[in-house]
Amino acid sequence: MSLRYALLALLTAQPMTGYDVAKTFHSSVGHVWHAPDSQIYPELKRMELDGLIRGEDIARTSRAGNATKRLYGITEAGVAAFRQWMSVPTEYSAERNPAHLRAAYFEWADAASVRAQLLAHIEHWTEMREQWVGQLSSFADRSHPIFQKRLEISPPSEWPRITAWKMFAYEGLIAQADQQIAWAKKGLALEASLDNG
Amino acid sequence: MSLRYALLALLTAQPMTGYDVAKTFHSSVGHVWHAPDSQIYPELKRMELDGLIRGEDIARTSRAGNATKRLYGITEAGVAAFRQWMSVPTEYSAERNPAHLRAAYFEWADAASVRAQLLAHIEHWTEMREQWVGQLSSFADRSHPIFQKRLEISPPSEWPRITAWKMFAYEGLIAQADQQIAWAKKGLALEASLDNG
DNA sequence: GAAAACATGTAACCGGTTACATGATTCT
DNA sequence: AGAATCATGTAACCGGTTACATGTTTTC
Repeated sequence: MSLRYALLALLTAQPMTGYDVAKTFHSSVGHVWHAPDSQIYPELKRMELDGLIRGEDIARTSRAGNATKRLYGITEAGVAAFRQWMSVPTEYSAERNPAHLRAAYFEWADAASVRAQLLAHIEHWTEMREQWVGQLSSFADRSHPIFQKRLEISPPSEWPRITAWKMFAYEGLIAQADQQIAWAKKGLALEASLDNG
Repeated sequence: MSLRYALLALLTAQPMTGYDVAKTFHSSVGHVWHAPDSQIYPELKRMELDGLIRGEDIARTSRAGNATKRLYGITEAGVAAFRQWMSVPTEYSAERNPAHLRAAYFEWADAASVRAQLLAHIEHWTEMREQWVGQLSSFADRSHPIFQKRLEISPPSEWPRITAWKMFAYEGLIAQADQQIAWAKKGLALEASLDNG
């Protein structure tokens, strides 16, 4: 159910068409809560039915053609629902960790597989880390369009608060990635010692 | 699809009834890959149909009564499938992180809610940490029944390998919990500074 | 004229969640 | 006799995944 609120979060910055929601989603909230386009479009429809957002058909082209696109804006009910969601405690889902599951039984894999898995783990978390670092620096240098827009529509007195939490969230994700990378490196060392020692 | 392999992992130690699988699951692999009983029983049936495990009806009671229970043992095909799975690279699912999603928008929550969320985060990961530490010490002092059984059926030359990977996996989870707790504590400090400073 | 980007989905499937259902055996 | 624990599920639902479908407008 978080997708709905991730979308609301995005739409608190500015009204957008479904296409723009999807696109900016992938380069903002999507780094924390992934969703494919095929989930975003239907969810927007449902959110409109539930009154959280309001859709308006607007012309898709400047001159000829009669195609339209739908511009979604958050409603007061949507803002209220988002605020409400922000104040209720997070539900933690039960642990389900494929990498650690495998690692616990690495004695069943040969040395090459173990190394490959650990290297893939490092690669995966390095990529994640890069994405998050990229987000973080685009907050810092104000090159992040949605974040920029968010600041523009907020009173300057709120800027430190908005910025601080955003950085806090992404720094946490980066620390998480660092920890995963460090763990996998320890695993590579362990593999080497089991192999030779 | 990992549940299937988590169950196979468990059954490499010894044959068990569905009930025992479910019970020991919750106090072993279940700490890395959670599943409710309602998922375990049907999956065992499917695994038997697929020839990964073999089920045998045995008497449930020593004397009177004619009730039976089903004892499942891993087959050669099951062992092969498990080994195969251990050698293919892990698939990483896209990031979906409810706590960090919220944190990125904490400016929408009041101070009390923020504090409550962060404290709940600390509580959650402290509980997880305790579970994992418990597992780890039960490997160390040989009080973990499944782990003990696993060593018994393995040649002593394999014991260091088996033990080392198990500890590696759980130490990684503990480090993860520590990192989450540290992050939330930084959040509490940040909240205080935004509030007063 | 073709390719890229805009724009919006549907359908089938699958794994996981939640709630409920039922009966047998053993222990006190 | 009643409680605990053994023993095994079913059914409805729901969110997410994967693959596919289709047409328009803009840009080169």
